Amino acid sequence: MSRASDHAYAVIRAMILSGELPSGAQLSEEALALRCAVSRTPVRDALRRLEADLLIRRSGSQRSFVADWTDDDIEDAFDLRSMLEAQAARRAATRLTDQEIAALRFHNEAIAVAIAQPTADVAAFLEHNRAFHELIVAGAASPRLAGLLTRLIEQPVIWRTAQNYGRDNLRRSHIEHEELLAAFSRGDGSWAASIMAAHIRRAYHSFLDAYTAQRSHAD
Amino acid sequence: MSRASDHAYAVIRAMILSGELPSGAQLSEEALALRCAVSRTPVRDALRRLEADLLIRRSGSQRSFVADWTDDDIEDAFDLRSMLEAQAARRAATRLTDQEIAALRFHNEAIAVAIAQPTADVAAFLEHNRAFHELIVAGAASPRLAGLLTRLIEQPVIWRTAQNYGRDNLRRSHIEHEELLAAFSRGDGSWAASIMAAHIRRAYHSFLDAYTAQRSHAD
DNA sequence: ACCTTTCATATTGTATACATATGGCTTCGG
DNA sequence: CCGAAGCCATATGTATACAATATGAAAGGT
Repeated sequence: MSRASDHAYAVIRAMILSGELPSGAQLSEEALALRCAVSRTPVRDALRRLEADLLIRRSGSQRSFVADWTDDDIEDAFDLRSMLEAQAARRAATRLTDQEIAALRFHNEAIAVAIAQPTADVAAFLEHNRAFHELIVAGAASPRLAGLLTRLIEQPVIWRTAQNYGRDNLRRSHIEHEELLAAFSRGDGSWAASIMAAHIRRAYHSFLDAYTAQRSHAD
Repeated sequence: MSRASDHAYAVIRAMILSGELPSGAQLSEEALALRCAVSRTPVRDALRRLEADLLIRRSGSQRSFVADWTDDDIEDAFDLRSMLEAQAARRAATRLTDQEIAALRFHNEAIAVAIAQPTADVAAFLEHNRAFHELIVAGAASPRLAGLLTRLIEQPVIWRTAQNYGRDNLRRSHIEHEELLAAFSRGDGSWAASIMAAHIRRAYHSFLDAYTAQRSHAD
């Protein structure tokens, strides 16, 4: 297995998601190799994977840059995610086992606990939210759908902005998840798809609010 | 730019699409390097890209195999393609310029010509059909959507089976393309999306017919 | 006879050295 | 002073050698 390559992938990915490597920054293979304490070969490997993940873009002359997301790009990504996750929910509704639904319920209860903390535990919310959505995608039993979605979900801009979500938004997510659980219990794919589409669309607007607030605050 | 890497990518891809490398075949980096007259380094690069294209899968111990498609995989891929191309058509309907619509018309007329040949010119049909769909995806002006779709369209099984399509199926495609053009002319996204979804679904069943016939013939 | 363990071989992962191309800077000419 | 052209520095592409790891076969024990 690729020890060094995986390490480089994880390190570079974390640097991008955390913002240590800002949007648009040029990446030097050699510098990254030093940073990861490996040679350029596994770094190149990692860069290729990150490019497939859309976290990196390459210029015409093959130089690598951290992907920069315009507002249009973000809307585009949410549009697709809404459509694809709705489809995942539709398929999952008739495929999820009782155990899997119970697991979904567990994560949503953990979300409720995270929200109820005196100062909302956003990290815990995000983690259980991620697990919740991941279980649904897995339950859709479509490897290709899952593959496409993983490229759209974890984007640095979105991830970082999530820290600024207000408690109302978190609570709404929890409620919408409850509705999804109801749809899953009934095995109603259309219902699940509709709720999921709305869920992601609302999340998009929540994101936009937090994002614009964050940007204007930065000025 | 990567001369050797691109060469290796093109050669290996062609070998997979043509069936020279059959489904499930194990790929040796060294053997491919010899075949492409380059070193293993660019071959490894090409394999990573082909893996992202879903043309290659890797076993747990990182060995590469030509992707093998089960019937479920094929249905899964068509499901997704139907949804994504319908979305592309919806977006394209309000974005296509008159010149682009004219270009679409040109390709569909070329398709009509290809079908009208004494022995239907399937190669020409496929080429103009590809161009037709590609223009629509480009017209959708969604880089991410385009990226996701390119991974689903050109699959070896589907490509090879297309040779066996009957003239009726080709004619139906031409007619459905005409309907798409009508929807585009009116800028009616819902119409375009509906037709496109049906178009791909019908193509799926046409594929299934040709595929099962091909398989039973092989027995 | 079958299972387990071990070793040989083949294949992939990593490092380094070298080739090549791009981008920027300097310099020369207008 | 501006623009263009050529050179130099730097980054990426490629080749090769070496290391690590997995696979399969063979041998030995139960």
